[in-house]
Amino acid sequence: MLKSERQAYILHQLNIHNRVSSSWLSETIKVSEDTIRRDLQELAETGKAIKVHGGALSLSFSEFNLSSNHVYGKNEKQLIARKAISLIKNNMVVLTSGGTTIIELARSLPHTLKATFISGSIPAVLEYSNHPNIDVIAIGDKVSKNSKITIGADAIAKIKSLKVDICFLGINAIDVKHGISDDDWDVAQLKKVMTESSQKVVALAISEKIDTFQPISICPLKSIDYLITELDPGNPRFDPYKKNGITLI
Amino acid sequence: MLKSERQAYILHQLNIHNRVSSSWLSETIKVSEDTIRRDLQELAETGKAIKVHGGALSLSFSEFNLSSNHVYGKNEKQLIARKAISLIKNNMVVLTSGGTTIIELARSLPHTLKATFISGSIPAVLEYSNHPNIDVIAIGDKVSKNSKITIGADAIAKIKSLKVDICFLGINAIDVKHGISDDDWDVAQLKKVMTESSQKVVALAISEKIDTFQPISICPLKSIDYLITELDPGNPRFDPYKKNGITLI
DNA sequence: ACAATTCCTGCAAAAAACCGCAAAAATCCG
DNA sequence: CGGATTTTTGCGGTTTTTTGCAGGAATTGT
Repeated sequence: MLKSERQAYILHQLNIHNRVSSSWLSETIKVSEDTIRRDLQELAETGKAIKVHGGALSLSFSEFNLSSNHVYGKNEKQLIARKAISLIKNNMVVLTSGGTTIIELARSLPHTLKATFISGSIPAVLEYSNHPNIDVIAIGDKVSKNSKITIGADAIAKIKSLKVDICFLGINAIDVKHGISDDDWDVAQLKKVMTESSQKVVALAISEKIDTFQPISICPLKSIDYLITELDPGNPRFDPYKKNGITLI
Repeated sequence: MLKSERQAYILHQLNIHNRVSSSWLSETIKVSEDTIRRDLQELAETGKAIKVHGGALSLSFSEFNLSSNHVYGKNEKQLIARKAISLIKNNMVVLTSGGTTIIELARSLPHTLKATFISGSIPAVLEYSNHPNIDVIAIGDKVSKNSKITIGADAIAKIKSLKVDICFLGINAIDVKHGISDDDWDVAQLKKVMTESSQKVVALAISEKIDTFQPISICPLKSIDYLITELDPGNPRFDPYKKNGITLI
């Protein structure tokens, strides 16, 4: 097998699997590991692969790693925030959960928007209160260290007593079978009552969380009206969700 | 599984869940916990994650620290905060108002202190929640734009239902004739019920506010147990206050 | 205060990388 | 074609990296 042929094969495997190990390549192509190693070195020098201890990674793999953005997926979240804001009209009463996506939403609100925001997320409330035309209601209770939102019976009772126009949930997992799910019991309880206290429910998620699920169920798909990700709403991945009556944005 | 691949996976999980535990990762990836620990250590050293006992946290969650831009009279307020902290013992339940002096108090709390803090001040609650051993209760209601504290009937009712060990008030004006006074009606109402719901009341003020008064009265001198300023407690300015039974610190 | 986790340190085995060298293969050139 | 040169490849020995494990210290939760 020719050298260039071999390297082309390695690149091909990289594109398929996003990763290769030297030992596996050596076995498969039946050349010594030293040869593979030299190949990988060349591919790395010409910028066609990323060499790591034990093998190599595809270039697309490092895009996430080297993103100097301190907040993971910040651009994606800002895009999601902009889409979400298009749903908010003047004089609406809005209920929101916590999470970094919601914080991004809070920061991106136009200064002209006049609305009432209700939340138990301390950082979100702080952001909302920086907007001059927005009335902010904080939901009180014990503050969870992990999520910085208020959790407990008081918070749940308060949310139950509401019936707001629209509710934005930053979610951790959603799939067709289980609906929205989470891994924190307290947070899940809160989100559950939030969906019940809103006319419209909007789920915000970066695309990585689509088609994943977690142990604690929050609500089925049919409780959700809108799903917002950073992807194009026409993406075929969303077809099963659309069939369940969800509007993609 | 390659080492760098594994670390990328950890980061991925971290960015989805905002936190991961070493034991869970060890089970999921099927490597020893020591390996996970070393991975987390490397990720922490390169600033891609925050290592904590038992696992790691996403960077985005540490972004909630407020920029401590220049606060007027910061050194004085730090001194006041240190004096105030000497009054807090383990397992106490503490009620605090808002204001920059209280924020300074919140930042200066020792990490070993174990106590419950209750407040309607959003920035203060956020600071409290960064302390691992402190339980935080947020008081909910409408958030005042000026002071970033919750005001209204709900907040007042909630405070009235309490009887805490000690209450710290950041105050705007105090003199012998009028006691503590303020210029914001809502804030004054809150502080008034706070004094009534506490066994001990501590007033925090930089010395400029001593012997001044404002339109809305909060409580007379006799409702106050301690007065803390940046000055020496033996200062003769304080003699009239001491005569009213207040302990200077 | 006590039991259970988790962390750290040193160590040893396995895996991978590196280095130099030499044989084999390909290329070049008169 | 023949010989010199370059490239490629594999191999042995050494160094570095990675990983798991055992113990004792530190931390956490109850």
